[in-house]
Amino acid sequence: MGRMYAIGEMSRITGLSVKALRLYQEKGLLEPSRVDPSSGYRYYTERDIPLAHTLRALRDLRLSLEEIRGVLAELSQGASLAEQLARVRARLAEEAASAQRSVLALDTLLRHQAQAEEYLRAPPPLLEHWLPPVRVAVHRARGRYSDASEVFPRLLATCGPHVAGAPFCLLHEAEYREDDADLSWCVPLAPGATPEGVHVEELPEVQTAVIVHSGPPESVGPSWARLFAHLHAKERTPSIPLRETYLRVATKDGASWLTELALPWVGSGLRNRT
Amino acid sequence: MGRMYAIGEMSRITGLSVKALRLYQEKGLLEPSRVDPSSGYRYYTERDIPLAHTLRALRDLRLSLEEIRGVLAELSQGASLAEQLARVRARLAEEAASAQRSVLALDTLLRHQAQAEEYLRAPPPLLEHWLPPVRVAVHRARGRYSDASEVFPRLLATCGPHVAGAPFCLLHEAEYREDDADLSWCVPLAPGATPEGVHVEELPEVQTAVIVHSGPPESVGPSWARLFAHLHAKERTPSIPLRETYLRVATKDGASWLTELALPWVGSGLRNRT
DNA sequence: TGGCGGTCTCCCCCTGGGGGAGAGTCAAGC
DNA sequence: GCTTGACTCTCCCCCAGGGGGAGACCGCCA
Repeated sequence: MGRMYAIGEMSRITGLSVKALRLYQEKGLLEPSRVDPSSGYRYYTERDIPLAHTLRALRDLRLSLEEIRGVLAELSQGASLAEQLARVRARLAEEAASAQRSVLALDTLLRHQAQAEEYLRAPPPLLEHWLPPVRVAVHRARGRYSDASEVFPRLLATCGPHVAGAPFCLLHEAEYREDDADLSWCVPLAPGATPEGVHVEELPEVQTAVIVHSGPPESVGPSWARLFAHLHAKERTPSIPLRETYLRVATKDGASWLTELALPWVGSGLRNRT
Repeated sequence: MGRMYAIGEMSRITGLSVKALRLYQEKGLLEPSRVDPSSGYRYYTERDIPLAHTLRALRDLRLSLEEIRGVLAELSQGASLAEQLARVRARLAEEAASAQRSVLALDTLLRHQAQAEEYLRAPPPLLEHWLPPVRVAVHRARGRYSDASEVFPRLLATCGPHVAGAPFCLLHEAEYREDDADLSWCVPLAPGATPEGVHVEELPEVQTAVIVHSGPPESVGPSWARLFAHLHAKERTPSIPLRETYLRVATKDGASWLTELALPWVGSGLRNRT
């Protein structure tokens, strides 16, 4: 019988913490070679070291203690590890994929945030461009703009993870109405996503004049007026539906709202996407 | 003031469990619009729904509640989210990478296991081939083979995550010695890995006769004899060091040990790797 | 024999809730 | 108005994988 190691020394040898060693004993994964009955001191020998090292290696591979128990059981019987390890592999692969998906989603979010910051620092001038076609979950109703805080949450809750962009609102009449506007509440969907319990529609592309409005949504009036004046000056005919996209919503600081206003038009323009 | 939702209805609307809603209130993340002072019933309104939805979206992105708290605080002030989200992104990216590394390591392990199974089902015949050069952590000492259970764990513990293959043992004398053999205990290292506190050496490639021995390591004698007899029959001169690679170690079931025996030789062979 | 460092057990803490007990509440039907 | 069934309340224990620390022993060296 060789040298005996107390728990602290064993910890240094194996890289497992003292707490972990005690836990693994309690879980029946790694029993000390001897436990002094009077003092309760745990003593390990060289024979315990390979098992401890295996344990550490598996733990560092992110196996749960339960999975480790299974692997060790099969290992000590010389049985096949393939099935156990394949299960673990599947779990870890899913974990990695999930984290990776989150990273990608966060990147998208960060890009949108960065663009919003950019818009706040230097609001883009009035521009003309084609809005691309987009698949949306849509809820059409008569009502007022301030219903947004009621409608969008429902829509977002229904679409869940299929949401692929900032929500927007279509105004089907050009005249401003306080409380009986004909509105479509829209949420862009990821390609291929098919949420249930909601009407899905494909919006065609459309040529528009666009401006980004900075400030709370009650104050968009003058910005709309600029768009109408612009088209009028170019002898183009405004069309419907108007689109208000809520790029950034602030709850307390009124200054950092961002709304993209897009006014479609018909008339002299030949389609030209440059 | 619009409709009020009790906690169960709110749960259905937002997709957050009742338990979660209560927890988020306790953590100060989502306060119900009204709590009945006499009954303690929580009542939510439409105004609470967007926040709840944001909360759920962030949680589904794997943010911790603490991270969510930070994001919501900045969100409600319209402040920049970039820093917070970048931190979260870094954490998640590391998490994904770590899980991915584990998956790759498990794949390697599974391949080795599969090969070991293969060897157990159909032991490969005696083969001649070149062992490739390999970088190893090495500990040379006089002793006995059964010291393996003492020496390898130390070596593995020292090299930690740099280990890149099955450990093996070099025998620097061709004669069998019970308890005073001149041995090198070796652990292959990953390319570029530089573990501390251990001697690292590059072993040259060498031409060998190889056989895989199935059974406990005490029983390798006859297999070594086969290798020597094979070389003798071909009029080749056995050389040193002999290499015993421990492909698979079983603790209880003596039948599933696997040891690769490699005997280098010099003589008539021209180098030919075909 | 004293001292110092190591070790023991026991308890609470973290995350993000799940499960359930026992008691109180709301709304609808009769 | 009363009953009933569905909700909801608070409170407590549970999961993994340990970390931190309190108070009490233990082992070894001078």
